[in-house]
Amino acid sequence: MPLLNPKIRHLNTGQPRYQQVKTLILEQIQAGELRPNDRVPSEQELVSHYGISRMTANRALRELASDGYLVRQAGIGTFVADLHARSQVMEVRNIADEIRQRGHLHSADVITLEEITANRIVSRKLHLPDQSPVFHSVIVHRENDQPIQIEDRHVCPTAAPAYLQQDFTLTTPNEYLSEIAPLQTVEHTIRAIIPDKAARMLLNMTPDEPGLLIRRRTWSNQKPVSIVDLCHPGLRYELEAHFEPQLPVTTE
Amino acid sequence: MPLLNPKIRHLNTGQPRYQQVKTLILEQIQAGELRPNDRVPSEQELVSHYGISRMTANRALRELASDGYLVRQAGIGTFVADLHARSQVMEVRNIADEIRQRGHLHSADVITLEEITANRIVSRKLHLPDQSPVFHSVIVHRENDQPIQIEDRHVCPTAAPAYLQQDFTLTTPNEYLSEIAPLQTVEHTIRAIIPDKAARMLLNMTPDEPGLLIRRRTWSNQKPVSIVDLCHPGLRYELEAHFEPQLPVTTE
DNA sequence: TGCAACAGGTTGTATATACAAGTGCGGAAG
DNA sequence: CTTCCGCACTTGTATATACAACCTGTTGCA
Repeated sequence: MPLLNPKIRHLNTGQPRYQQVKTLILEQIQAGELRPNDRVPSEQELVSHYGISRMTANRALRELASDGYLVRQAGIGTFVADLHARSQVMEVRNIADEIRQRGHLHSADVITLEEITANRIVSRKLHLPDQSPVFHSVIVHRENDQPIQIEDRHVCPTAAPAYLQQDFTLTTPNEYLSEIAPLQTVEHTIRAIIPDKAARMLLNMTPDEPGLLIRRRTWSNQKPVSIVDLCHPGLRYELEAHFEPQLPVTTE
Repeated sequence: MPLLNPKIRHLNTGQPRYQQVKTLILEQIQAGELRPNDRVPSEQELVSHYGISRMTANRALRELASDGYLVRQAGIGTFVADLHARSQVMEVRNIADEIRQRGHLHSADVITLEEITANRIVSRKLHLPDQSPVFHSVIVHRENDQPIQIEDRHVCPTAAPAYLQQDFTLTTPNEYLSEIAPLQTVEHTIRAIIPDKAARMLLNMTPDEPGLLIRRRTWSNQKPVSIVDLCHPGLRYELEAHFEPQLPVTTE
């Protein structure tokens, strides 16, 4: 059983210890080494193995349980949760794939690709200190040369240090980021807006046409990776989400 | 400042103390006494006021932050988060519950409740022959008497034969339908629109304000049950989706 | 045999303590 | 006046300790 990795007995990266324990367990779940209903080490076992205190082990397991990865039962133990309970699927669609799937040609103009200092909103959303350097890109996506989306993205530099060196006319930021920072969690906020003049110009929109703004924030390894505003002509875009509702939930 | 309730100095219900602190703060947020960006008592203040240990106060605030209700910043303090930033599972939310959860009053006006013959679009979406009879309802939902959503729904009669006999000022169609036809699958389509004059009147919108149209189709027992258009004032509404992508994909 | 009591493991909570790190302020030094 | 240092306050983490509640298997008694 790969419950406790004998090779790792000392936690020594810069991260908090409870976080390292979380990551170790999460990696085993995502690698399939720990399967649903498998038992994970008890708090005491983690204490003995890694030389941490029980409260630290407790916090790691408790938070993983709160995130839905584990199920805990007093007097029994801690187990890998059924992943089905969290199987809601709403794909983060790659606009390039989407366009190609329609048999059309995708192209992209890189308007901006730079390092800037984050303003308050961005830094907070990315969990960075104010005024931190972040990477910023603005890209216009075209379908058969018709502009259909403005992508305004801020990226956490630690998550993608080589972001500024990419050629985003060939690979979308989405593709690049999902390669180097496997997607873990996504949050979408959607609102209707009236685009400003610059955005209208880029998208060939008329002044009376509403736009759809999708703000998407992605996480990898428990940390925010990027926040992106996707602006679409409102009458031409559709976002679809398919998911299965949770099955009867027994906990709380 | 309603930060600390002087009437409550002893935590003594059967619940864990950290949970009681969480509830006290959450109640103030939901009651509107604590508004976004308001400061929340520091850990030390909670310690002195309630006679708990700092770790207990820490846990309460930390979990509320992890749930998205609070934002914490080392060296500064703890603040009520922007409601927008709250991460939630994208569920088929019941607007009535949602409003009540904010501590506000929900009411609904039934504008239309009738049987009509389905047009081409509706009949196709519901997998019915053209010109089939379907039930049709238009309902305006109000939050504290302020209209915030128009619900325009078409329902397949076989799935809900008694639909026309319901009193939808008491129970929302969503509640009723989910009771008699357990939800199986949902499809969302979102677009920005400029509402027509009738919709603008119902929602108190200005002519230059964009609207958000959410078209939701639900299935039960492999068959479409209803299709509903939800129209919101675009600048005032946000839809949030939080989900985890599939882990190692084994199914289909 | 049947049942009660107990022991030992598990999670859940609560506390006191400690140190690190981030922030803002004021006062001292230049 | 400006700069820098230190202090006070904040959150973040880590530990040791304690007790409660829950579950299981065993032991011992009737």
